[in-house]
Amino acid sequence: MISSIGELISDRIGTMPAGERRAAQTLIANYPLIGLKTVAEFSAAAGVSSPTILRFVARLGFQNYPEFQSALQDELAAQLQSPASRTLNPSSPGGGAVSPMLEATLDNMRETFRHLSDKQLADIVAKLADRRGKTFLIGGRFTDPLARYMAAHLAIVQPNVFHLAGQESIWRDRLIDMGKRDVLIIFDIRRYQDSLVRFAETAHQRGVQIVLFTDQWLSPIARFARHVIAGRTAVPSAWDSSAALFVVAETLIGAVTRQLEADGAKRIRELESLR
Amino acid sequence: MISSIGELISDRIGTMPAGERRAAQTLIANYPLIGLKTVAEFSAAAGVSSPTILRFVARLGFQNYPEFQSALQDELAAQLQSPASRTLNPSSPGGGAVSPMLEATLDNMRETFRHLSDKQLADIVAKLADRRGKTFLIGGRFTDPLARYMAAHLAIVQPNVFHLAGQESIWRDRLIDMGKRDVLIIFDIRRYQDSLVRFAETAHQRGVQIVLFTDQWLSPIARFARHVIAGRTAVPSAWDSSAALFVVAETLIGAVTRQLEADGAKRIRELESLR
DNA sequence: GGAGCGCTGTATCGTATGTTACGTATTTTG
DNA sequence: CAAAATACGTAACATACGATACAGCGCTCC
Repeated sequence: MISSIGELISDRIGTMPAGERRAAQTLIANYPLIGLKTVAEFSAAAGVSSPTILRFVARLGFQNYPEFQSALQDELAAQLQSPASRTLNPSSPGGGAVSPMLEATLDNMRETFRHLSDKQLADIVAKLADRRGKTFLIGGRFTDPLARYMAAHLAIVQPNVFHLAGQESIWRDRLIDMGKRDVLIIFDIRRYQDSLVRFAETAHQRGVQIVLFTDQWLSPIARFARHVIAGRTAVPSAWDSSAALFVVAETLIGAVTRQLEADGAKRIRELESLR
Repeated sequence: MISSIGELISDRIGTMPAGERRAAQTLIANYPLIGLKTVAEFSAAAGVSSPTILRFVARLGFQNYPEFQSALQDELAAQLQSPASRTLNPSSPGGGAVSPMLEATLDNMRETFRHLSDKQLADIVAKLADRRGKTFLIGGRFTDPLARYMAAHLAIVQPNVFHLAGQESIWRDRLIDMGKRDVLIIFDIRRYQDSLVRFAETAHQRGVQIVLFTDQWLSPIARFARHVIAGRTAVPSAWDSSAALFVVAETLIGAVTRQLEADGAKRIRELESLR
């Protein structure tokens, strides 16, 4: 079976006329970036004319050049999302049904943090730690436990931390307490819940600063969010994984705690003495 | 010094207006492929208009959109040639406050799974999937969200899954429902809670099979447990990490679901048709 | 509460891009 | 060696893409 375009090319390169073969060779040599450029650039690099490039992609089975480029991009996307380890270690030690799940999860975490800058996290931490306002947390069907987990920790190191539980009508009533100085942390991954989106929109209209934990496809709530944390969720399972978001949450919890300690918060000292 | 575009974005994302920030977030979330598509596609993905995208790239210092795309392609080319240097955040490796936390968490997971045999997991899966009995889940102060998370998933693929919430007195009343055929999943890490230990002991006396998620120092509940999963929890933070246990929980959820599918469970088919 | 500023989207424009038609060159085959 | 078929490039075309002008709106700051 032919899976990649590169494979497809080397499979058919023998049957191609000279000009198209030059195109194929240039593409393989600079795979796949030349194919993402314009036809003119591609043709110049290969030393052939534009129509030759188009005939080349047509021979590969694509209807037109944009379709060919989309295929290359999809391939790249798959490659970038599952880092090299997967292709380099096809069968990692242990090999049971466990390992692929673990490997994918570890990849997800690395990838999630790779897309997360220190500065972004620092901004969120500053907002959570520095502020006099209140912090509200809420999650979706499967992610609400993450909101609970984070709330359980944050509520210890600072006052005015509230987890919004129960039915939608109950949250809405809490909106009355929320204002510009407050922060709303929302967890929402596919399939995104309408109720959460509506809630986020209303909170946003009230000036609440929203921190969104979502997946890489971004919940519609991203429209209203001041900060967006996009975690990878794909694993070889019937379910999506929230593990990467969980680790980000733990990282934030730790950073906020450290920040408050650094600020010499009286509360922390009081906590120590209570133990 | 700013070397990558991703870094450039996270550096300036704070100074951007809302619309352009949405553009920045979608680009970072799907870095960098969205940026290689057309302005129209990019704008649609970000939920803003085309000019906003163009203003966004202009703010990053590019003269026009093609120049921006070329820069992304150059960056991609460098990444593809040396897979080792795949660093979107050059600041994180070693440097920032983020990385040690992530590294420790990844180590914890590898270590946790290293001490976890496939057979042990398979036994637990078999017990959870094969049985006609009920499944109860409960957790401690910080781990109860993990119990909730697991319950939320298991309750979908099989009936008779109950999360025990609220106060101790409420759990005790549920003991009347538990018998030999039932399973009790308990999450308990330091500092172990007396109330959970007492509850586990009573349940054990009633013949309930206990699956314990705990840390490497083992909760006293391990005495009564049929299966013990010991996860690593140490991280450079004021708090312990439950991330490793979380991943084990997700692994179990996935395995149970797969097992039930393999068993041709009618419930799974019914679920599919309900969607 | 009003005036000014800045941000965003709609609509329009110019242009670069992919596409196609056609003529020439090159190879292949009887 | 001749004739036909295939391959290739030049040039004209149409589409769709990026760019821009402008108006509406919300926001902030007097």
